[in-house]
Amino acid sequence: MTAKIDVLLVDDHAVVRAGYKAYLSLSDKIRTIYEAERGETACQLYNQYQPHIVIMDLSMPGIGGFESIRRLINRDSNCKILVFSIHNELVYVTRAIKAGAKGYITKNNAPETLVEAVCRVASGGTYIDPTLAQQLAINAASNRDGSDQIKQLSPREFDVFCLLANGLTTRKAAERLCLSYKTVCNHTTAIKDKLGIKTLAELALVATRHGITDQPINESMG
Amino acid sequence: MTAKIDVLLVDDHAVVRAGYKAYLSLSDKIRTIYEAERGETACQLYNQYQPHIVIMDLSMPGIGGFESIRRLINRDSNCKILVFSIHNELVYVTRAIKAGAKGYITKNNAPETLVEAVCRVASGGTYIDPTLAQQLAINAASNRDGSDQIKQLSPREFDVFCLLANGLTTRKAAERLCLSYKTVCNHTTAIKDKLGIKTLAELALVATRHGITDQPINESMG
DNA sequence: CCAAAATAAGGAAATATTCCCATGCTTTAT
DNA sequence: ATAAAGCATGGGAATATTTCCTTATTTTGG
Repeated sequence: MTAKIDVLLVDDHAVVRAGYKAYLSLSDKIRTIYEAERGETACQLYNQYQPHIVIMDLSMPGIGGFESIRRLINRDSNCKILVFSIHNELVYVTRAIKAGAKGYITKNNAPETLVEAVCRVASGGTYIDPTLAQQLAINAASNRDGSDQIKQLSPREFDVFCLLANGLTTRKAAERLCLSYKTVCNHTTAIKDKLGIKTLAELALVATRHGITDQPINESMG
Repeated sequence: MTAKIDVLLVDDHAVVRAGYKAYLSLSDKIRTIYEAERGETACQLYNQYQPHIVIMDLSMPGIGGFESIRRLINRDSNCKILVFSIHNELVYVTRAIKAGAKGYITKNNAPETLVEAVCRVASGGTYIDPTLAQQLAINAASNRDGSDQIKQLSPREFDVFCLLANGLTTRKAAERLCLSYKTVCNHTTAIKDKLGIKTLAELALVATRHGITDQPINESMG
């Protein structure tokens, strides 16, 4: 593939977008860079500009990363999506791939890796963060992906799960996902049932154990 | 103090107790070692045998460590309690001291430290894990004890907080603390209010951030 | 000793959750 | 191809939980 690549960059932080944009622009493999600050906009812009590849952050307000991927794939099953996220937990990778992403790299990779990944995915290939790919391979062999219980959740349930785990109320979660409050209630019940838990606190604990919550426990005590 | 010390050992794990007992018995400073597997029993045995010191684990079923300390102190304000816990978070130390404990050491200390601490506390002194004492001193000076928000909670609220954070339902928490369900509800409301949170999931997150939940995130992914 | 804060709990009203149901849509086996 | 299964979505009614207000005792700090 020698043709230049058009990119749609989806990330809710304007500064962050600006940074990546600046960096990506340096590459002579990349031509235009469109930007979207949330999933809904991304879908629109994708239709409008038909970029060769979508670089997508996962944690975003609005419908969020996963649902965004699903919607894009729904519109164009050939849509090439590269997830570019801070999360290096396997659950995220599997979820993203399952949703239809063609690549997954974490933000602590070397910058060149991003370009490399973009090229690969844009040319119809895939690119999974080598470290994560390793782990996934091992776990796949042993039939675990580090999310034994969580694996049981349906895609939509997982969305709800993530939001609740991070402290959103049922109502807020419904707003975020553009769903009826009742639907989220029902999903929540199903989630609790599948995970064998009773309270939201337990839900948060399970999520934290899988590295799904935003606030890990890194803060030094000083 | 040359007289031999009688010890009441409170820990819910029989094996663990056996271990400490065996170890403590080696010291010629220590005479009799009584055992209790929970706070309620500890109170009884304390009255019965009047040991010189109580070595207390914090995480126990039943009324739990903190409430046990309070009850013992209530019966005998001179009661000498040495907390011997896995938790090396400052919140625990401050809470335990506030409840009336005279000493606090963590289980990752050298064995000799335990005997040393027992002697000190038994002879009317105090013994706080040096590392934790250091941190506490620093934080006291800067008026933080690593639990900015949590500090606002009343002792009882903190008890409820810990249980809920670890996934107990309001009902179970009430049972544990031997309180009316309604009381726990009300405490919970107060806690949420003080911490400025809406859901139990948030509560769990705050707790996890302060190392208060049982399940940290250490499990390796292999 | 007094004021303030903490503890405990009941009742009524407001909210939230569960459970069951129905629908439409995919996916997947036979 | 057709049936079965699973998913996503939500309504309604019955429950359960939570809030808010109130009251009473106890503890505690000055």
